Amino acid sequence: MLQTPTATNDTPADARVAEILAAARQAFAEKGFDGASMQDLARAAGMSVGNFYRYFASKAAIVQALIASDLEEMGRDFEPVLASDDPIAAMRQKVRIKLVEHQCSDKGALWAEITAASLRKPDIGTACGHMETTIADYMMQAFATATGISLNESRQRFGAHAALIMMLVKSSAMMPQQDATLRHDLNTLILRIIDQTLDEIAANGAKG
Amino acid sequence: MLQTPTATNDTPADARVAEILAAARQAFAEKGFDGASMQDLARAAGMSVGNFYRYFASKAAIVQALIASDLEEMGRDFEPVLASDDPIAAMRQKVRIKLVEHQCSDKGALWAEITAASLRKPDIGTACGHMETTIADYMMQAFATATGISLNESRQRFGAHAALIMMLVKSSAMMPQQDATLRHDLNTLILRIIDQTLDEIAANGAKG
DNA sequence: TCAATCAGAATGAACGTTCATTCATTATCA
DNA sequence: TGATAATGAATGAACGTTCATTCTGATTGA
Repeated sequence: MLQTPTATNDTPADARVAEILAAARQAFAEKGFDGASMQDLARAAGMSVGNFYRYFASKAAIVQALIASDLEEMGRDFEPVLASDDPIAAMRQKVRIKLVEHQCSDKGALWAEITAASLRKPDIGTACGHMETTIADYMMQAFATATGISLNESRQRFGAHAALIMMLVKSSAMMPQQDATLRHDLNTLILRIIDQTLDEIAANGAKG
Repeated sequence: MLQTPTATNDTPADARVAEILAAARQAFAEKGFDGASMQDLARAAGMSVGNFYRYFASKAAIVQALIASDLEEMGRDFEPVLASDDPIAAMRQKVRIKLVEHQCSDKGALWAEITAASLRKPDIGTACGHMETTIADYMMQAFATATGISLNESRQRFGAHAALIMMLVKSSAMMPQQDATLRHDLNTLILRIIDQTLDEIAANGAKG
């Protein structure tokens, strides 16, 4: 009965936690980590302040849980990519989906908040660092299996490529919604760069 | 005796304001807009809280002044680029300089803070929007003179290119300082993309 | 030359509010 | 009944902002 730990598990308590996290995510996106009070978070979750503390010991704990939940979601996203016959092709498609997905959600605002906080709060910086290395490792596993090189070699040769792709997806999500045609043109440019980067990996993998 | 308005003018009061802004910039970078109290800002500027309010009417006013000061700095940066014989070549070099400059400063932390705040505070969002369109316009002026097309045509055809370059420079500055070789490889990739983007503009300008 | 005058630079205590957190209490339900 | 879930008032600290007051150095008038 072992189960992979996910944000939304099957016990009622875990479902409640997931609900609270979703509400907190929106509240933080609207008001920021410091701007959203515990009253705000409790109200968003539809409960009293005191009860809120039964689920999260502090404000910082919610932020950490939020980051952990994002990391888990990423893991779930990469699962089919890594299992695919052509992991790089799968990544191309996944990136396309995520790019338009993030555009219409408040995830960009939250990531911007997390990015800013990670540069000044050591705890959050550590959590983000762990998240980024984990995601980068997913990508480099995909690159390794796609090109036939070892994971270590993939890490050494394509670490920057992975970081670049992450940077582009993140930055794209953090863009404010603006003029539609400009936004479309920019998306096209970003996708072209990501495709080129993946092309380079696919081409460079065998002969390196 | 007309003079261009700059952050640091020659009157003593303006110099004082510039000092305060520099101190506030550091304090905000360390603690965030909400995290840094007026006490913190006043202490950083070496004065009492009450006196601080003689220079800035509110916390929000300092943030606005900080953004305006960044915009002015950008204007000063672009002045030689736009006056150059080869504006695109000048931009290549300026980007290289800025990329390493931002890497060793706390400007990335502040930009991350501003980016996050711009997505939830309308005032800051407006100011940032104005800043981005102004900078984009500088770039598209450079593209217009470099390719011989009109400014309007430059805006229509290269708006996304300008946005992409801004995005890359900003994202690079907002990266945490990490493993040196990874950082170097990533910088190389980013520069290659920017160069390619500028190549495309230079090549595409004449025939379009 | 020296006191009187004065503008504005600077101070830090005080104000009302909001914050994160705690806790005594009540409801729920098995 | 007993354990768990939930409440919201209470607490003390910290917040942004205001303001009565002090300090400082230049200007004045004799």
